[in-house]
Amino acid sequence: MSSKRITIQDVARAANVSVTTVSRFLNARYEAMSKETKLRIEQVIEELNYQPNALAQGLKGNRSRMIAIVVVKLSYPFCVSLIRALSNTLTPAGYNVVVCETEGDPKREADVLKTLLGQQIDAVVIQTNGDNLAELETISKSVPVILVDRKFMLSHATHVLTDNYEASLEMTNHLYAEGYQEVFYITETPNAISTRSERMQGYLDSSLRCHRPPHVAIVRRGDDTSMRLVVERIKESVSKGSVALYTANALIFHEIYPLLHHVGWTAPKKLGLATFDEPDWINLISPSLTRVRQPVSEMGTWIANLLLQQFKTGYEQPAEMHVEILPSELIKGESTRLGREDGTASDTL
Amino acid sequence: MSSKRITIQDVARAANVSVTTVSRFLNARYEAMSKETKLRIEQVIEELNYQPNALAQGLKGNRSRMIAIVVVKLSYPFCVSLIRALSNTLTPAGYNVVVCETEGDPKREADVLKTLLGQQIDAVVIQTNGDNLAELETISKSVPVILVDRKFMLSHATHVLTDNYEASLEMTNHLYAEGYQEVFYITETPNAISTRSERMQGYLDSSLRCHRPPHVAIVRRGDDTSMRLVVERIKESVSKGSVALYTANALIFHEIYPLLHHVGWTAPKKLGLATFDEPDWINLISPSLTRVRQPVSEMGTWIANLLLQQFKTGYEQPAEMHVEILPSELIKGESTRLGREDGTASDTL
DNA sequence: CTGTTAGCGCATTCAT
DNA sequence: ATGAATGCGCTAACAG
Repeated sequence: MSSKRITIQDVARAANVSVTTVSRFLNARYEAMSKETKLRIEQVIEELNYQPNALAQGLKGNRSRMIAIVVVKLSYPFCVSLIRALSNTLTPAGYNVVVCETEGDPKREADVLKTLLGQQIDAVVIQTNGDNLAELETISKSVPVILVDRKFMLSHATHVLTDNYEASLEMTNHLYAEGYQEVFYITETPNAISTRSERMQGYLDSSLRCHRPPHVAIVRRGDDTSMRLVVERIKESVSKGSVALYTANALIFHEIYPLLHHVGWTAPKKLGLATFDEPDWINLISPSLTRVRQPVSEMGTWIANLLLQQFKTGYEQPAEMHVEILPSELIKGESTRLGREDGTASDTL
Repeated sequence: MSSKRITIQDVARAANVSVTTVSRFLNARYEAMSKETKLRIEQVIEELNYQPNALAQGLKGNRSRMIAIVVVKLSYPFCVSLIRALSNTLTPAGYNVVVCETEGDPKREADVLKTLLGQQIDAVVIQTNGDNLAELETISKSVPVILVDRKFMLSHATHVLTDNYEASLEMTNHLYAEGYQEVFYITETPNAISTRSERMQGYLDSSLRCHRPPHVAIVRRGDDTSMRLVVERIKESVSKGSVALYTANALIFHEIYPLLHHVGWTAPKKLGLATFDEPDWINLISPSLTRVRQPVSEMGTWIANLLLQQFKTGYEQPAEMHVEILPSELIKGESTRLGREDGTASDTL
């Protein structure tokens, strides 16, 4: 409750010029003023430690210099990396990053979007659940909407994705090529989310091509029992050797790994281990884990640059959907180095 | 470039009332209007899908409904948890959370604060490096400033911390009590940051009281060599048995653990393992890791509630510093269960 | 119960 | 090279 904010008025007064001139200065239109006035204003601003009121600027210009990034869960490494990348290029450019979490709840997502609209955000980057496409469509009429990670049929918007299908296919191929007779794919309940379905399809197609029967195991995260069931299920195969376990994402891997450890299976001797995603705890796993590294920060940077570009040239709702696919990378670790040795030994089962 | 935003004017026109009445409606001053007008406005707003312009509201009321949370690094679990907790109570309350990263760089922090001031943010929650206290002091004159995690002598501000000293003392006591003859404390270069110095002091004081010589090892994160040196250094002690290794935070633990694993030491047989912090990958470590769990989300929630409170009653710069300490919790895992067995065996060294 | 009006701080014609 | 005046969308006196 004090020290009234200094406004452009104060600066104008102190510099003995009109607010217009100060405004010009703020917008770097130096051609339109004498060297001296420029200098004077510069000084005054420094002295008074003046900072233009972004709200007023925004109200006037119908923009807010705020960009919303809506993610499913902040605790997911994917989301954190994305936010970091966005923040790291947008903040220096003078934009603020507003973070929103939806927990995958359509209602929360709807609420968030509604609020955001009122906030006059300049762009929305969203990892959507797909239940508010109409709303997103509306938003995309006035500001850029970038769908990230998950693909949906939202025309007039930009999608930034990775090649989940190809990466998963390649991963599965690798596992078979390494000599694993059976590959178990551990996933959450298949649904319409593109990441989930594409990764699974990649696995299925690879199995088909390699003439191996697919083994899909469904688990629920946070449900220990469902994880244990999987371990039970693969027990017999493991005792026969040459089995690989491939989890659909790092979160699942994170939950099931301790159980594998607990029953004494170690990779790659007992079974091959692989996962989609590359979390930050990756190097705690030994032997080094075979995984698909998603280009998360690349995605963030790409998006940030696109936005800055669009802000510069002026945004227009795209005539059609644009899909940008950044490639994932298969990183082959020791955890799947079967080396074709006859997998018979079985001392810990 | 299209669909001009609908304003309060449009609503007023459509509902056949004045903007004032609509404004009253928006601010839930229903007592001041007839049931019918209220209903009519309600309908119109629904139909038009009207959303008040937060910028204009903010400009008027000199607030922005934005709260800045400035952290050192988004990738730190501490920061993520804090943000989540803040976001989860502030977002439903209609506040947006703006996230800023400083990377511990004083200049970046200064920049961020400067920008934020212009954004008219309603509050700043900051994990500061301590190099911009004057600026923070200034900010705290107009909006709440909450220092979190790290303690500094900033009068007129609220600090939310955990009891680093006590927790570290208790941890070290525990290690000695378990029977470890020597406890190595692994830390980054000691500095003025309270968290770092207090944790170390806790360790030192416990050692003193227990009449054990302190062993402080300095490492640099990201510097593999410095980590290896530590492993070298404790080798001899380990061969004699009953040594515990206690890392000052989870990031250090994260880096040194693979090395320990590599040389074949396993806890608690070979050496006791303990760390400050409880990261999300904790359950990947086996045996279960002894650690200090910081009340991070509690801190976030506490702060969020304080802020909401202050917004309601109207903020006044506090007359004096307020320090709120939320207790950490020592979680005793298997990794330090020495059980007083004579630590002689040495088969893997 | 309802409407008129004057700013909030800034950018922007349109003058000079 | 510089200013005066207008309005962005909203809230809050101040009338009625």
